[in-house]
Amino acid sequence: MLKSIYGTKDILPKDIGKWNHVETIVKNIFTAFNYKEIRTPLFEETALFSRSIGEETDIVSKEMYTFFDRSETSVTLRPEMTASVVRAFIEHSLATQFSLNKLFYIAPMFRQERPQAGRLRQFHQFGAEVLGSASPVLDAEIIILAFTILKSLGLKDITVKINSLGIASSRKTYLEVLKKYLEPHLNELSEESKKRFEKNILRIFDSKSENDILIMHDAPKLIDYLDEASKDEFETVQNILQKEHIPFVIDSSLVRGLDYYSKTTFEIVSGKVGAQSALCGGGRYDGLIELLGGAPNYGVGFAAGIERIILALQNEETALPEITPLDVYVVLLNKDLLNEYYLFANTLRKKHFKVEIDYLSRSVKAQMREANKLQAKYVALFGGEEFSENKIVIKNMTTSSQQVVPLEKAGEEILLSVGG
RNA sequence: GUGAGUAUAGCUCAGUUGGUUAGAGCACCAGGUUGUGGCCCUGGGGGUCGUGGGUUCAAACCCCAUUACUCACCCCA
Repeated sequence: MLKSIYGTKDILPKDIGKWNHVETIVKNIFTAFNYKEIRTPLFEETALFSRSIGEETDIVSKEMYTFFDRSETSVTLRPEMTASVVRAFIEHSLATQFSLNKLFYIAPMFRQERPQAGRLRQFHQFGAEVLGSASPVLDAEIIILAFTILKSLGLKDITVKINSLGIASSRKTYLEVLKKYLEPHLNELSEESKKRFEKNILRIFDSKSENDILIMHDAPKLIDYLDEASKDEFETVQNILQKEHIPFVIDSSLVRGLDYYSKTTFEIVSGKVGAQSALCGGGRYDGLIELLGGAPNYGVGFAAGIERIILALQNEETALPEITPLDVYVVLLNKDLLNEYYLFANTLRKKHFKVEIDYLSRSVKAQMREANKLQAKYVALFGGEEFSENKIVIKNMTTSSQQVVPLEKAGEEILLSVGG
């Protein structure tokens, strides 16, 4: 049997209601904040991602779907959206049309990781990128947006974690300090962390080894080494979040795995999705536009994983829409009138009722059962003896009462009864 | 890439020390009289027990291999 590719999943009709629900809320909230939707190609030149995300990162070094197309160009299925949005921003000179661009997207991403709960190889993110301003107000707005969306979806068990990485030069100073602190402990660290000491020392903060955590507990904190500007801006962000009643914790160990982040970073985690608890993450990336060949400019954004959010909602037992009920199910009583039956149902559809009919030539009883299963509010029984007088039976499925009405008035009658 | 676990109908699972035509619930289909649902009742379709070897008179059950999936590490949304 042919199956979907490992780590990919079909979203079946029974689940599509959840997705539409999420997407509707996402769009509504972004629209309220005047963010404009952007769509970019699923794949890009490989260099775009390796340059922006960072050659040494896990994403680039071992998780990308990279291949050569027929013209020997190295292309990659996008593992995240920021690089693509920034590329489009530069390519189309969006900065010259609006000095500030507030953009959002809802789109599939691809990373060849080992699948597990809340982690797929093709997964979906919604997110935002704000290009053109250094204002910490926007750092706060990004967090507010993400939090508001998750709350509006009904999530309760979520925590906002924030941190500031400062600018490159202050971070460099700090890294030296951290290195000095860790050197004497090097032998006590876990094997993983020893590797990180060389490769990406900040990641040692993420270690789950108890002993590592103990050692890192007393380590110097990045926050204490921030440059003045970053410190002030971080204060502003916190201040706004407090005034907006967004609960947050400062997590000095919050280090993002993509190279382009600077200053504010944040993450929102759920206690309900297993090991992959980060529903959403983001931060500021002021150097990225220049790095990708644009005029120096500012950027801040976030991305959220839709599969994880739906998982969290399910595990929190938040009610999600399943099936939307039918307005009218039309039952055919006389199989000789199939054409008239079909055309009649379409007249109702043209009046914007949600209508279903029987295509399988089933018994009246079976049709009624189907109507019930589809949660039809009304059943129209077409083609019985009333048909000779151009009439039809309309049955209200909740009250079980029914009446005979002229065919051409069926729509009005239903509308009347619905109370519309 | 590493580790652990699981593989029996569309779905959730039973299947007892290996022993005749492999089961249940849900779902699906038909019917319970002539033109009517939700409950209930009756009947039905559907599985080469992941795949390939092996042991045995006999294997869903034991052994080996293989594949797929799940969870976790890692990393991240």
